Amino acid sequence: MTRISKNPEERKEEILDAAMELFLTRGYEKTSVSDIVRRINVAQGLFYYYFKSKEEVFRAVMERLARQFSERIIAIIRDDSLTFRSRIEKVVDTMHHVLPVSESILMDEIHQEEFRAIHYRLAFQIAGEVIGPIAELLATLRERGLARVKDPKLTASFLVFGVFGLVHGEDDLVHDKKNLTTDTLLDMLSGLLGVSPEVLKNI
Amino acid sequence: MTRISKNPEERKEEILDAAMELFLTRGYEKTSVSDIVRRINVAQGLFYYYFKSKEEVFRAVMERLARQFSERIIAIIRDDSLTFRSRIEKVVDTMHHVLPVSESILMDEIHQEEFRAIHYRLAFQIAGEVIGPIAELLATLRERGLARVKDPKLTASFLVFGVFGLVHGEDDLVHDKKNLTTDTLLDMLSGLLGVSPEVLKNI
DNA sequence: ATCTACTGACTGACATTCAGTCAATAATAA
DNA sequence: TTATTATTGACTGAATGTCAGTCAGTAGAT
Repeated sequence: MTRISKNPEERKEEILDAAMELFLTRGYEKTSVSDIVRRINVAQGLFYYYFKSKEEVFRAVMERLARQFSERIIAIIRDDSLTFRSRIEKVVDTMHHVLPVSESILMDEIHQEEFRAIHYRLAFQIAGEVIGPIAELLATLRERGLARVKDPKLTASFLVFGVFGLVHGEDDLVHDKKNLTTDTLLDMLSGLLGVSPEVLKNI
Repeated sequence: MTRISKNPEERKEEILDAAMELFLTRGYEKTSVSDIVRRINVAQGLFYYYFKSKEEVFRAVMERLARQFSERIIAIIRDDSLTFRSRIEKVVDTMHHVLPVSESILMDEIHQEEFRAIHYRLAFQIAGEVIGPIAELLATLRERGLARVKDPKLTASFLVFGVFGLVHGEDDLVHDKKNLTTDTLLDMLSGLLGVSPEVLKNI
């Protein structure tokens, strides 16, 4: 075989890309290391030159995905040109797209289970990364006299996980999803943040 | 080998017990089907007489664990001899013990990852199962004029996921865990439930 | 001439299958 | 009633195929 050497960073990225693509479509278990290397025409050994194990690429893929989403969400939260209301709207919308694959693909039960675990794992990680910026936002609102929050970090954590749960929880167990409008959400949050709903909907 | 036939229900339970024990101590990947059958001295084939796959036992184990916890939590929520405050206390305490194994065991990084996914998966499932009873409790409080909640089911979902997140989120990303006292929690919930903190702490 | 990215055949472990065995129970004949 | 045979279903364990991970060696760049 003719050999093609590449800049290690590119190569590693290439492997990561292939792995991500496959994990997201077929799932972790159904993706073999040889599937990954075949897709980019390199030998099996090369995979292990760049990654210690299949688990390790998986972790890298999860981190990349989590970073992508949390960066998007953080950008929305910090965008002062947006009202509070539309930030909520956009954030919830973005959250809906975490692992959309899991819904679009026909999967046997066994895979559903695996995707679910991955999904929740990701949701938790993203949630964690988003808490800081949310806490900042709450602190700002408090300074401006627009919210009464005792402990912004705590409230932010609670809020983030609460919303993530609403968005990602199983449809049957959680509230009716159709009820999850921005208005309903704001009504509930107004209590938590100590603002009247009217005010909250207009900042 | 001398054969010992058992009542199928017992046998299945026996396999489930062994699998649970092993999954919780070594993790899913590190537990082989032959480990499971060796532990109860039966042939490998018998495993597949009772379960379609390793994934299937795993799912059964998760369901069993989730049921155990959600039953305990639901009992606390419904125990009208307890104050609201002590119900919160006991529920949070119970939640802390979901998969305590993951903390007590020395695990290489690879396993941490696996346990984390399982952990979150479980947390979400338990959370989902607990929402109904919490919603009932909120509805009762509202009827008695003790809380102002627009949509009990929605608020319950939000509350449950919020608290689960606080308890199970990664220590570094979430608020300082030491701040998570019952009082702090009640202060925050008072807003969400539309009750003054003083009242909430005494019902 | 070294180094480093790269190859691909190989190994061992593991999930899953399957053809067959054994023991108990039911059905039938004595 | 007792002896004989058929049937069922729990159980066995060797065989199969797949796959993660290894390693001894090779090509090309510097």
